[in-house]
Amino acid sequence: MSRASDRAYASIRDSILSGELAAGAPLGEEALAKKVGVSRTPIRDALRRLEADMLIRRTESQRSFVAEWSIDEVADSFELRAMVESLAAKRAAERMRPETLEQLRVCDSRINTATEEKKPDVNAFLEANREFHALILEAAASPRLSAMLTNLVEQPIVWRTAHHYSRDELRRSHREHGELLSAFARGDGEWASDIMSAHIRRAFHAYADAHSGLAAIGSGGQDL
Amino acid sequence: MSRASDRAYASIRDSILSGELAAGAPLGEEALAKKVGVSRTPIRDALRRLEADMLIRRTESQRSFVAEWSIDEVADSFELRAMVESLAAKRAAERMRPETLEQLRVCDSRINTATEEKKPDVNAFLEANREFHALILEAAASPRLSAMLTNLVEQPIVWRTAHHYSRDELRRSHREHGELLSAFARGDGEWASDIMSAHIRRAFHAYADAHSGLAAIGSGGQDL
DNA sequence: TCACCGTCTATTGTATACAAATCGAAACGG
DNA sequence: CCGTTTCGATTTGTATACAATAGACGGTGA
Repeated sequence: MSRASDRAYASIRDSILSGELAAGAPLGEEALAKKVGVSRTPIRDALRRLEADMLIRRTESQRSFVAEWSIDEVADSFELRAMVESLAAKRAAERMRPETLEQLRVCDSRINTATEEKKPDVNAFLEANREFHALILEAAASPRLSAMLTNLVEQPIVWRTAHHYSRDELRRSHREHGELLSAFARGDGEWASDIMSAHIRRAFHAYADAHSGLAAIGSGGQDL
Repeated sequence: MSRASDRAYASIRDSILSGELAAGAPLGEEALAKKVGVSRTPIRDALRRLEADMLIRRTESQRSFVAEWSIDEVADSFELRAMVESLAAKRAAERMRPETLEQLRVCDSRINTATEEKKPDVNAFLEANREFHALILEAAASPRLSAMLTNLVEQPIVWRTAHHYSRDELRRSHREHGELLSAFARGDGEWASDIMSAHIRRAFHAYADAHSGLAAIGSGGQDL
């Protein structure tokens, strides 16, 4: 991460995910270069990578902007994610090793702790949740699937403002994770797949309820 | 396509897909620059894009090589493709417009002509086949789905040596396309999805049969 | 002979200068 | 008043020079 282009990539990406750079904001190479403190060359490198991540869009004349998402595109994105992540769960269930299952249980208990504190610790919840899903993806053992899912998950929609959820919603998410663990322990791929699909679809509807009427996305929900 | 980086991208990509650059071959920037006739700057741009396409891999120290695929990775790839393309078929069936259906019928008849000639015209078949699938993808109306599927389809495995198929196999493919048309005409998404999934899975098994025992991929089959 | 280490070369990373193209605004004409 | 054109400012594209770094080769010592 010490190379300039990596720093540029991380810097711009963080700015987009955090909302510092709003959806639709123009991304001039010169301006970014000055901001990050490197020349335009590594900035151009970073922009290509961010384009592949679909975090930025380019006009026909190659000008870059922070990607904007219509509600339909967000819906598509969740639909694809439900499909891809449920396949990951199926494959994971079929390949689950005891060590991984144990790691998942540890995550699960961390999630439980975060949820049941006097005031739910949302940051701890999110971190453990992220790791839970990452472990499943790793257990699915498919590089392409990993690449696809990473692109689907790492969006401003998923990252921003995950703090709007009630304790009941956190608990429901936790309960679904528990069910996933059961499916994994039994190696039942279809069961795991169905739970995961429902898990993601519920997250989408929670998002849609919270943002109904919005034409473009400025903030979003987290898959809990 | 007149910019140097676009020419570089197209040139390197063609070399990989055609097999001129074998799987695992090293891709030095300087050498590519000389070959394409541009400087290293657009070459680096092109390599980033090809990396996003998963046509090349990079070592930790950023040296580039033509991607190699184990048989397991190829199987993964087909599994993902069956999933993604069957979703595309489902969405297309639910959104199908008469004009698109008509265009699909035209493709279908071109495929029929190519198949039933004295000596099957495989190139015409492949072009019409490609357009058939592209029309479905467009009708699915999901940019992300398009991006995912393009990455899955544009691989050496799918592109190279599609000339090994018998007339019977071409006919079977054509028959499946006909069934897809029926599903589209009736707007039956589940039917379309199931046919497409079977269509892709059959292509994989044809591939696996033809290349059984191969550890890494040098040539491949085409989804017929 | 083999392992280790330093140097040397080849390759990639970055900065900068300049060329080309595009966008916007002002001037012009209808 | 609106549309069009033209020109300047801004932005991206490319080439090149140089810096940094990884990999290869050969030498040295045990």
